[in-house]
Amino acid sequence: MTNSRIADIFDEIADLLEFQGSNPFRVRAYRHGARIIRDLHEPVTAVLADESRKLTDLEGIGKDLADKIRTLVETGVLAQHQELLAQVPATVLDIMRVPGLGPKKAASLYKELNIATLDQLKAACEAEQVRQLKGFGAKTEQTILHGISIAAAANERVYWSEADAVAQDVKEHLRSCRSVEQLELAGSFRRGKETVGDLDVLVVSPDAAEVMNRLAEYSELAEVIARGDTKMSIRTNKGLQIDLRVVPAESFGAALQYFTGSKDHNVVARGLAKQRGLKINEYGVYRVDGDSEEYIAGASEEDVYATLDLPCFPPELRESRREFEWAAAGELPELISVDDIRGDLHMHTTATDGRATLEEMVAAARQRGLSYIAITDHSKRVSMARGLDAQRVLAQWEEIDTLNARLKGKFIVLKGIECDILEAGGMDLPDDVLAQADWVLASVHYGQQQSRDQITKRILGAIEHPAVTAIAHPTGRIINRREAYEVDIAAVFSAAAKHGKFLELNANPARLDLHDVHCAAAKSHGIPIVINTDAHSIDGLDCMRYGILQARRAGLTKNDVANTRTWPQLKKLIAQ
DNA sequence: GCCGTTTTCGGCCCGACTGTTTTCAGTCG
Repeated sequence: MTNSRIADIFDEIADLLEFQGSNPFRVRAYRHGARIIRDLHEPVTAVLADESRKLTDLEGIGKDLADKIRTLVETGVLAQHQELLAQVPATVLDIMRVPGLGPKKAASLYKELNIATLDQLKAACEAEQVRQLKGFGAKTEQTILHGISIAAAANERVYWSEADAVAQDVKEHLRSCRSVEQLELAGSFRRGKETVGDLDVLVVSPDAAEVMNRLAEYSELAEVIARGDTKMSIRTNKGLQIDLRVVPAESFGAALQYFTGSKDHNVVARGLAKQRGLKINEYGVYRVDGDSEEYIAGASEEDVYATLDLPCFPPELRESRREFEWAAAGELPELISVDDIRGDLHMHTTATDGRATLEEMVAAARQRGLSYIAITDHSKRVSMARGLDAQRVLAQWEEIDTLNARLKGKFIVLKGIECDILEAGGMDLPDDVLAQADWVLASVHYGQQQSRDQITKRILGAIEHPAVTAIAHPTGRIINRREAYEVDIAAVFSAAAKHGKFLELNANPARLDLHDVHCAAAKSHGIPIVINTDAHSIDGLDCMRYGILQARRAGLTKNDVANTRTWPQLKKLIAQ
């Protein structure tokens, strides 16, 4: 039973309880517990196996949830979960996910009209039955029908990189508005999450109507979802929702803090405020004295956090993971930035499936201010990409030697390879060839459906191989498209730490593999992370910033990332 | 269901917008 599976079950219990109208704080406790378990640095089984530790030491896990986790680990099922599933058809959860419908309305539809599936809901709306219910009307029916039709498209969160393109576009569009004094993107976009559900745009302007009118003219606008005096929501042609808030200047920092979130981070911050007799909302920080409230801060985020004696957390850390603990200890990490990166250790050329030649990649990397790169084309197993066999890779390395001689140390090209870890285990190139490389990435591309045991063994084998320097995209996930393969990641961390091997944070916006929580766990094992673009073209080299965002979310500093070092320093680290 | 410098009960962040209401519940972020 993995952490992720336990978390899924808790989340589902929360959904089902919510549908039944349970105490909302109880629902929240399950959601909170789910997140704590999902974000945990290690498998819960490790905590359970350790006599000296208790699950209840985890904030948000009390006696009840701890018992349930233990039961799940020991038996694989939870009676409460089974009972809830027996009481509530799982398909009604789909109904709760239609925009505009929540647990109360979904329950009403189920109880009054026996609606349990989206198809039934659609039919009932079309038959104008839904409007008969108390609390529903003709408008609601329309909203539901519309919600069902866009549900599929709207449910998928977009890659951060895609959201960024829209964000810059909208920013540009609204900037032309004269009354806009300040403008900032907030939400999960600002926190650098790997996927973004909607964009939150925050504006200071004396004329909210003008700004909203301008947003209504956005060329990509598909529909206006809602519009009030200070808040407006639209949907773009591609289905991305954009929320605009217009606030006064004295509230900008409070609003930015509020709408950047995360929700969990804000709950903690508000709790701390309450302890001090303060109240934080999107308009500012207020001192509460009986019935009177006095504004004491809000123009900047720094001011808001200062009222709690807290530093202005980098947005990427605001997930209510460890940031408050770090701040209390005065140990907030100084996060890595893209300028810290000196080398890129994973990229392809026209020798395999890249679109630029060796020389072109070198020129592009130099232009981007790097001082070294590793050329890591595929090995022969990746036949679709015309992977390199021993002869071809040795020829490429000769070419690199010649190139390095010409570069006279002004820039260094490493002789690398992205060598496949074969389905049966073992490397795709002979040991004597791999031994001649400066940098060997080992990757799983095939046999991703194998058992956890098999895949873990393959990766551990690669880690133990003396020529291998790093494991590339260690879990194989493709965001929104492919789940990570089954791998005992804790075993990978232990082995990498033991053998002094690196783990990659692949900066491709669809991969971002390892993800933030795993990067943080790797750091706690003392494993150096390498952030690589896996570029298949010149433009691909620009993906570095996506990897940096993910690394920042993991709390990584310059020192935690191997390719912030010079090549001679890195070489020493490899030899250790 | 969790938690405790108001500590074993009684809180648990807070406000905008919509649609259905005549004063508010539900949803959302």
